[in-house]
Amino acid sequence: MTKYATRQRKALLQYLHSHADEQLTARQIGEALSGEEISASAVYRNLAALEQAGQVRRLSKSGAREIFFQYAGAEHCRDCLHLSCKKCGKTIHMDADEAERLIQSVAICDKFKIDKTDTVLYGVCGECQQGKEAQK
Amino acid sequence: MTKYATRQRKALLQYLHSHADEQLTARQIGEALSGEEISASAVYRNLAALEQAGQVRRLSKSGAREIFFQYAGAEHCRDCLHLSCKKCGKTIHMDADEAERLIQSVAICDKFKIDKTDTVLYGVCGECQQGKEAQK
DNA sequence: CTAGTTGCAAAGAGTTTGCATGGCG
DNA sequence: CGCCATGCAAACTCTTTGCAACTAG
Repeated sequence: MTKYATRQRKALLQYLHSHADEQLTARQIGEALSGEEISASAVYRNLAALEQAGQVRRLSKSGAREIFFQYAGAEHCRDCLHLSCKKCGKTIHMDADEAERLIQSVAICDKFKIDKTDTVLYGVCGECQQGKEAQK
Repeated sequence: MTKYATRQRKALLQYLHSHADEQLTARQIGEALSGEEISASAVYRNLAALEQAGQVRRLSKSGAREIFFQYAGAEHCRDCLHLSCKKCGKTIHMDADEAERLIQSVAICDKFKIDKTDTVLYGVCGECQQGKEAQK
């Protein structure tokens, strides 16, 4: 599906890559790349293609009508599971071994094979638990 | 926020309750309740209120622009984690003890406190793994 | 009665699509 | 050069909101 490395596509990929710990809306991405002159259509079309290719994951957030996107194609991201803090928004990369253990355990108990790309565990990270900070 | 038990709200709650294993769009819910005469506004307003109250969870699906809703208020649903099969769409309720073990393990390794209501693990269920069926 | 809730219709967002143009390989 | 990808703008669909009417308690 993706054959040409256009200026816009390169800029989008680079941006997603360097913001892999954030969950972004299409609009945020478009605005961030406004210097690169990329149209909304191109953003949506490329995100859709990347999602199909398993490079990007689509998420929703409590109370938000918009859909969020997050890069999931990084080398070590394919082997681990991800935690997302509801307070500060940060993404935590679970250790690969720990993820594997967790997935194995669920596979045995429930005969269920977890997909690492699609799954995100929501909750509160250590810092936010202590500080009670960053309601943002 | 929710003070009166109106006809519409009761119908909505009953419907969500009896379809807790499905992830539904607002439109699907509205159509299902068309016999009950409920307006789209009421569906959205009630879903938003229920979400805030932690009774309903909001989800997105790969490739789908719409947002999906799922009832999460059932007694035993508050103590367990949920698995969602990407092929057949079915929801599997993880055993409460197993869920607790998993959550504890993540709490220790990553200092991260998982929220049972917000989290859904995606993957493929046992039946779909064997049968390779139900692309639906 | 009184305040919460609904319906309707219009407004607002976000997302998709057709088509001509432009650019990568 | 040929085909893929982009831009633009219109079309769509989903969701929210204002306001008057309705209704549960």
